[in-house]
Amino acid sequence: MDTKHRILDEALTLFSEKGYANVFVADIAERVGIKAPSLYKHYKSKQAIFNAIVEEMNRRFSEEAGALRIDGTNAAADAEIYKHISEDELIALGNNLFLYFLHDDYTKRFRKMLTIEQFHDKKLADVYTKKYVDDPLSYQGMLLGLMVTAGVLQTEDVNIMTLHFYAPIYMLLTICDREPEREAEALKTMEAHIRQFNRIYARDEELIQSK
Amino acid sequence: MDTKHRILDEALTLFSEKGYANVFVADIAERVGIKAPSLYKHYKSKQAIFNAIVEEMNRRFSEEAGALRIDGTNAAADAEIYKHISEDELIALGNNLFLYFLHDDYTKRFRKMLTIEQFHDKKLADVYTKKYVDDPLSYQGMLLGLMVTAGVLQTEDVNIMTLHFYAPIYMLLTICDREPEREAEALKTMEAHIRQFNRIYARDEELIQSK
DNA sequence: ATTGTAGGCTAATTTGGATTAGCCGTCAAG
DNA sequence: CTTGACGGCTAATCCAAATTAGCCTACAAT
Repeated sequence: MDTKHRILDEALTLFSEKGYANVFVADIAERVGIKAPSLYKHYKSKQAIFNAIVEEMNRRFSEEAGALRIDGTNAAADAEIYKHISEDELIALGNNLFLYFLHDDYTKRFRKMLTIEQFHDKKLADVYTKKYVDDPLSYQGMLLGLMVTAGVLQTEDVNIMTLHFYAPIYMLLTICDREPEREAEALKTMEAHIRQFNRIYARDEELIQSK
Repeated sequence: MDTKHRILDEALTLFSEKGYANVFVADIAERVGIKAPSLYKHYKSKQAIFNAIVEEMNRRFSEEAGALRIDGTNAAADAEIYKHISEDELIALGNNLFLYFLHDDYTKRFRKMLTIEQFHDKKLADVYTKKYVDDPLSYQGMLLGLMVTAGVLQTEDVNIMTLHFYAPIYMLLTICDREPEREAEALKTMEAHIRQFNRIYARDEELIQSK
């Protein structure tokens, strides 16, 4: 009975590496440890496997909001901490987001699969943009907005500030998906990015005083 | 004789929309206006067509440096102008880069194809990163570096500044590839991004004076 | 005990799609 | 005017990969 789930798991791995069309049902079966025809006891077709993966992803999506927080465990409710956040905590926020997206096995495979398949189906394109663009921008925009309200950060346009925070992270992520050997370099760049982000957007007390 | 080239052109279009594995030789032939077997008078195999596309791209790559400049026609030699650049010119720089990447038909199709095929072949992954990450960062880093030297912009880390300039452009580009209907929105965001970039990194005379 | 169903296997079957064979018209070069 | 290579066509061929058929075992429920 667990086989049914293992099929999805192995199929996702293969789809994320080669793309749907280049994966053979027999490959999936082999990894699961059964023969190809036996797969059909669990799923009607290869396409049905793909669909099941997408459905499972939809179920998992709601669970992931936590990845965007500073320590990944606190509820978003205690937004209080964002009102007196330190640079190190901001780095932790970025690192957490980055490492979660990068290393969470399921997330990573699913993202790579979407990257490959995004142009085949408008729905997949929409999922991709929502999941890796709109949702992160929206959630982080909320957090950074809190910091602006609290006076920790300053800007005339929170949305663009959020773009400045997230776009480099996104770009580094796509680099690491493509070339995992650049991960260490990317992590360094990440930290330098956030430090400079903080320097740029932090309320500059000295400047304020001097005016 | 022109057929040979038209095959590459139509094949690239199809590969960029569906990915190599989902394109049939007969599809390519039909678009060219011939039958599938006739393709083999020009190319040994489907794979050979793909390879020829990649080779042609390599030839074209050197021509594209110009796209990264302000008006796309001046030689990089007159780097002088970057030493007293205005905000509008900076926006032109970003817009030019963005619109070239977005609309140049060949570039666009090739980029989409690479996006789909990047995980199939390490070489393609490397090409992608070089072309859409490292090269733009390097070239723009040079330009922005000039501006810093000239005192138009200020920063402690030109590379991160360049990342802050380019990463949002890159991200908007990938959005538009995926969802062309968001192009207008992306262009607005682009401009807001560059204005804020300029505001942030422009040498703040007032601040300098007041210290 | 019996039965039925879940899940596995081997051996077809089907099918789609790349490639090959072999023919034919055109046209430029001798 | 004839020949050969270029480029197109139709009709095979080939083959890999999805799917189906049909059988078998284990085991849970009645």
